Amino acid sequence: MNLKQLSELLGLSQTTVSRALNGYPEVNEATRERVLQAVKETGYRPNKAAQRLATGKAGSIGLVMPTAPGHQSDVHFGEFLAGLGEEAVRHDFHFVIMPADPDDEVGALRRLAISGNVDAMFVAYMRGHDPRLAMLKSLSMPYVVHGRSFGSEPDYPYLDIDNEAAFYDATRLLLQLGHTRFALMNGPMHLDFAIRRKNGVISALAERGLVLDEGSMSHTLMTDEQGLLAMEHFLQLPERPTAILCSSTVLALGAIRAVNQAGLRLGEDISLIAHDDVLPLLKPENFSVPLTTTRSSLRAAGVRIAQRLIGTVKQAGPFPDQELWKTELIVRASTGPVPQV
Amino acid sequence: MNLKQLSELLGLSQTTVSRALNGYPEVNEATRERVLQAVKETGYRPNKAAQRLATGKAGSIGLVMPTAPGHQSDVHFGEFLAGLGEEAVRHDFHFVIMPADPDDEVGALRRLAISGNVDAMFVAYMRGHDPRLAMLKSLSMPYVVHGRSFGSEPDYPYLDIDNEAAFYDATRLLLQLGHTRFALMNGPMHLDFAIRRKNGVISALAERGLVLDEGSMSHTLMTDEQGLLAMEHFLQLPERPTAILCSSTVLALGAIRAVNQAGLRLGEDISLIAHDDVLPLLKPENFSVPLTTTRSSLRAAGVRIAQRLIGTVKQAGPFPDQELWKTELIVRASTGPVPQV
DNA sequence: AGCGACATTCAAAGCGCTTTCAAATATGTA
DNA sequence: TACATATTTGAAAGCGCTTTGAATGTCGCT
Repeated sequence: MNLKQLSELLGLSQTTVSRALNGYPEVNEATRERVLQAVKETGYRPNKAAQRLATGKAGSIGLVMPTAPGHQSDVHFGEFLAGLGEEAVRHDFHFVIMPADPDDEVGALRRLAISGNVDAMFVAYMRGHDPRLAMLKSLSMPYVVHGRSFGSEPDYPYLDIDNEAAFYDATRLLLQLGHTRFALMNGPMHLDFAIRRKNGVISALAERGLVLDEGSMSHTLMTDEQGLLAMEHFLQLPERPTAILCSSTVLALGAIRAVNQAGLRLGEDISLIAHDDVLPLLKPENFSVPLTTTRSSLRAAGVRIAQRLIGTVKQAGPFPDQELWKTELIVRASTGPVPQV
Repeated sequence: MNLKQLSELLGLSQTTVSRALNGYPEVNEATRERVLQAVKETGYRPNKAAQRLATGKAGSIGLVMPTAPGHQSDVHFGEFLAGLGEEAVRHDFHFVIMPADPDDEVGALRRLAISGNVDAMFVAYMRGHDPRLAMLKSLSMPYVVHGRSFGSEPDYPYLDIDNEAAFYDATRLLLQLGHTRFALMNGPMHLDFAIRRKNGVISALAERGLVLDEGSMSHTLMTDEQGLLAMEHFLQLPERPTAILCSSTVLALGAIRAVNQAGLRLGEDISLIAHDDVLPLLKPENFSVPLTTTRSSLRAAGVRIAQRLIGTVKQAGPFPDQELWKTELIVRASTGPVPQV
């Protein structure tokens, strides 16, 4: 069943039927009723490809999902996607996921844009000096960046959390508790958030004349396995750290296992603050020693980005171009005063 | 830049250019070279919507992602998606995700199919007597079901793991170790895999004249929080179980925390076998007491389903309609002989 | 030279929709 | 009653691609 058949059935022109369907004002209410009724009876649905071709709009937002045989799927990605989806479904948008080799994200992004399958795009996993920015700017397609790109002029639309402030504040809390030996378990070094979090820690320490040396920092994928390994390493340092900052609750999971295995008590021998993306999988309050965290919902970010993207496509704007969300510092039991030696 | 412009540039007809691009044999090799060269220089990319409209094929597979404000994102979903993506990227396919209210999956599926945006579909989270099957059959679009639907005639294309056998075998192992008091931590009751796993346990127990009563079964979302709660409940039963079967390593995570909190030793006071979907996030061998598991890679299933779907669309078939994968039973330290009382 | 066979190329007809521009009808006003 | 103004409807022209069916040019042979 297509428009032509439907309009013949109704004895109307395609024009009128199309207008009736798309809510144009110049069609008689009685006629519109008839059309809508017929749609119900026949189950007619407009062909999206044709609509797309005719209008240039597709009702979809695109994103690149890094993937490869060895590439690990990421919990954080799924959670963010859920947020995007929650908003998209309200507007009858869908998203097109272009899987891509992590080495070819720029290319994948371009292909996705040019494919004509999407009206707007979203990018994440930003790196320092990210080459995708130039590509996006050249594209004349709406986009929003999740995160920022350290070292690039911040003249692009983004939504980010204030990673530096989050880790600065967290570090200060630990300093106030008397800690002086710190370690940082971070995400992959090239990623923007990792750079900023590290800077936050370093500048808070610097205020007390402390430095964070290379050996007290780990940059790894954010899995529990890596968390375990990194913590085991820290625990064997001659000057064992008493304060740990951790970029994810997933990392913390492994880290805490290492702490327990070493017979140390979390919140007493070792204090730990983790960043909490509010993953339903892993709630910091349910850890055997509830975790002190810096919190910001990844899912909420997904919802907001979808809002901005869809709003822009529908020209329901304007939207702020750049948003920087504060995180919350929530104190639970995994932090305590520095132990007396 | 579109086909028309490109062909004018080359002094050829659109027909010839189109053929050159799509590998038709009747075009002069020299001409093809020229065309390909021009494509490189101009950066021309065919408009997918137009291709779709003309051919009816879109190079994409569709799936419905259940989502809602309260709906929890699922690690398992992301992992499966990674598998799909890994294969899709090899064939320049993308996927279209239709977010949908979990209550309206049938409708979402239909809308996705009719939208004309996808060539094939995939469905998961199958339930007993799943209403989506009838809808899919009526659709004349290729599809593959991940899992099966208990109670429905198995006359649809699926890929599933042998959940019943997996849990049957796991239960038998525990029986051989002398256990007689069992509990099952399962996924949501309406889901097919949960039904079959339960049946596997029940039939293995029945062979020894044992039964699994309602109080020794939990049906919950598969998060660590729920795992913790369920295990706490089991530990308070008058006849405390010594053998636990667990539908996910994520559930196991919480369960083990409860075991530790109760001061019990895993693999000695309590034996536990979990099903392992091979999530990179959570490796059973890295648990403080390595976990005995039934294993089957969710990601591999994603790859295989993408293969079948894409192959069918490209008519590169035929593919087996129904595949049932065996799981592996891997014994580690979380299982041991029943403790002497 | 003449003819069929083959290799290339092209014009034009869709695919199913939106939208411009024009036409037809209805309504109001002097 | 005549005419200007709304109100509704329609015909037809795209959107950018694929594909059918026809045309042209080449070759090898008789």
